[in-house]
Amino acid sequence: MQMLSKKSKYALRALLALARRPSEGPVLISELAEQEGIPKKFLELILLELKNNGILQSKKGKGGGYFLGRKPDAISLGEVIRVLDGPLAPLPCVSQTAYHACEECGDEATCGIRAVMKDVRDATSTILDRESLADVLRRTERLQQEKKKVLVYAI
Amino acid sequence: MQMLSKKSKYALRALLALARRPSEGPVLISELAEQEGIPKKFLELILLELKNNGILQSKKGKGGGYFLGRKPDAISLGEVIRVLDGPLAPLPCVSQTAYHACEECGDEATCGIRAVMKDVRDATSTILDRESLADVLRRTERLQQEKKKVLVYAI
DNA sequence: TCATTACTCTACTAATAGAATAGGGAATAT
DNA sequence: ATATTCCCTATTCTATTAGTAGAGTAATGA
Repeated sequence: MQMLSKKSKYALRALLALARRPSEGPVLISELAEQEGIPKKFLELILLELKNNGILQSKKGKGGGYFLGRKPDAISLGEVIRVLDGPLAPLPCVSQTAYHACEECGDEATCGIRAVMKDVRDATSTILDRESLADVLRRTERLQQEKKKVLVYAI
Repeated sequence: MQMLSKKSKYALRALLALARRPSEGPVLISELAEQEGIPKKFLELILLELKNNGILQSKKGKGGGYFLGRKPDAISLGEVIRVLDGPLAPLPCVSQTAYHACEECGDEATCGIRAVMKDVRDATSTILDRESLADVLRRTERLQQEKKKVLVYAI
């Protein structure tokens, strides 16, 4: 089951690239596409969708481009993934953002499968809604430092 | 992202139906299919795959059918879902059962996205590998009792 | 103003995966 | 022997994913 789509992965990479920049000035789609190895036209769709959902802002014309609509610590992975891939829940009947009853389910209130899947949903969204772009950058830094340490010890 | 396929859902329903029976005698595909509202031919494929992975056993000819290969408390939801839907991990690079490196990822060891997705994978598999068919049946019972209680209070 | 830059939007296509359906083959009990 | 029941491969249909194409709109700077 479950798989993060390329769309979401591309989106996260592009957003992290933006969050990593100190400048905050608009960045070209083509620049992001090249830097992150994402098909430009595909990235265009992705950034547009992120913009239409308030995660990004844009500026047209020369000197234009995309930039984050909020601070990196106010954009969670869960929000990004929901925009591009839909709900996090493994079953529609346990989704908070896109609830839909199961057709064949006799009684939702007593369905054991549903109860377990609800646990899965809660665990997943707890993690993804808590982790922001800023958190991910911090994680990356920490991992890089740990790696450096290991190298030093290895000398 | 992520969605339990109908295949897995059908499989779980069929397995739970088998686990619920006290008899333990072989049960016909057609009986399970009708009882659970699953297309018979589709269920055939599913049960076969479960059998080929040691979750079910079967007997051919008259009086034949399918039955659990192990006790209900020794069959976890995670195992069933992995057989039918593949790995639980949201990215191949964090899968324990079907690891595969990301192509575009520069350095896996320092990838922040990967680190978060690993947390998601761990949380998901912790739940699904812990919950057995027997657990799900117990959950269902508990939920039914709670519901009954609520009804009594409501009188 | 006007050319250029760069995002905006709709539509289209190819490839893959999901959800079945079809139909004969092989084993078993009577 | 034969009816029963699982076994297995192939095929079909549909939806989704991933990516492409191209015209359109808005902003900018000279």
